[in-house]
Amino acid sequence: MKDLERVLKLKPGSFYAAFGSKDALYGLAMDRYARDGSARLAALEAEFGALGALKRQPMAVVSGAGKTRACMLAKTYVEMLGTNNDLGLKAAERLSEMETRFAALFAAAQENGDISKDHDPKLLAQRYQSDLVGLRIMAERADVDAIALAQAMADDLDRLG
Amino acid sequence: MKDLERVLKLKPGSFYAAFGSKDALYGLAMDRYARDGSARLAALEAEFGALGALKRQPMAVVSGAGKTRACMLAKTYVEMLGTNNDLGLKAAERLSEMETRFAALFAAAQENGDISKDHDPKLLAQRYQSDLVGLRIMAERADVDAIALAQAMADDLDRLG
DNA sequence: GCCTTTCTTGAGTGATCGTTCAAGTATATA
DNA sequence: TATATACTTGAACGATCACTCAAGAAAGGC
Repeated sequence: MKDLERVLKLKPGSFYAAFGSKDALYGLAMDRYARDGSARLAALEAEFGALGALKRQPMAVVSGAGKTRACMLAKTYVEMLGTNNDLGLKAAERLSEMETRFAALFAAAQENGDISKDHDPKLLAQRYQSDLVGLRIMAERADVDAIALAQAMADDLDRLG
Repeated sequence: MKDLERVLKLKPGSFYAAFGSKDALYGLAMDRYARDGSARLAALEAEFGALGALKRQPMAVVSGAGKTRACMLAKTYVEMLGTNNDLGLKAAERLSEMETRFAALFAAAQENGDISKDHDPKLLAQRYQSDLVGLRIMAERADVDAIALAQAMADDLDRLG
């Protein structure tokens, strides 16, 4: 809160008038985070197609300008495990929504003939999201070659052909 | 702390006499957690060989009796990002040690002829750990088929042959 | 049985947390 | 300009946090 007040230049009273609570603002931040991720994915799909978007996303996430690599949704979800905080539920919902988006991309890639229809798009999506969550956590470690991991992840998608 | 006092049946004074601080005990718990994981891996290797251990570990972790699936080391590491807490450093160290163990298993599997020597064991290990961390987080979600994910992860290891 | 030493107890400490609200200042309306 | 309305301010609140320590109980030595 101290940091927020400094950065937003809002004294406590104004902050609570504007956002209601710390958790409420955190929820808004998660919403924006999910929306931005979704938009980036859509942009990648428009330019490179469904499979292209899926292949580029890991590298985009890892080599991005931002300082934090760990997924905000996954981090929040894990942090709220064992508590009754609604932010945990919200994080889980956003993760599910992202998973649905991934599944749609996999299905589109199958329609395009880029991925075999033998695979279940939903399972592919969960595996993809799982790998992405892992990648983004590992990428925070200095002794991990996140670029190589992202590359390997992208390469593996071609094996689904 | 309140929970710890109840479970350990230790009043604050005794707790601090025994452990020094909350973080010190947490550190001990991480040590034990890492040791247990290492022991389980060694047992799997003794029974099923290097590749067998790597293949069985994901399922063992996901379908285990314990209630918590998320990796304590990864969870702690992520939670301490942006702080100066030593527990974050300790978690990172333990993660690196586990990675080294994975790398040794991959190298052994290569010696056994189960995995092609084209691959770099260190990179394989980082990717494996990354997938495992992701899997264990996803496994906390009710709407994720963790068993299927673990199975897919094990199956993929055969593709390295 | 007495004294020393070790362990146990739990009320209490200071710090920090998210949050409130009465008072003050600016802005809009008439 | 006078008054009503909206926004800003920051001291202070109760709760909770990790933690301390003087006082009391138990154990051990002789």
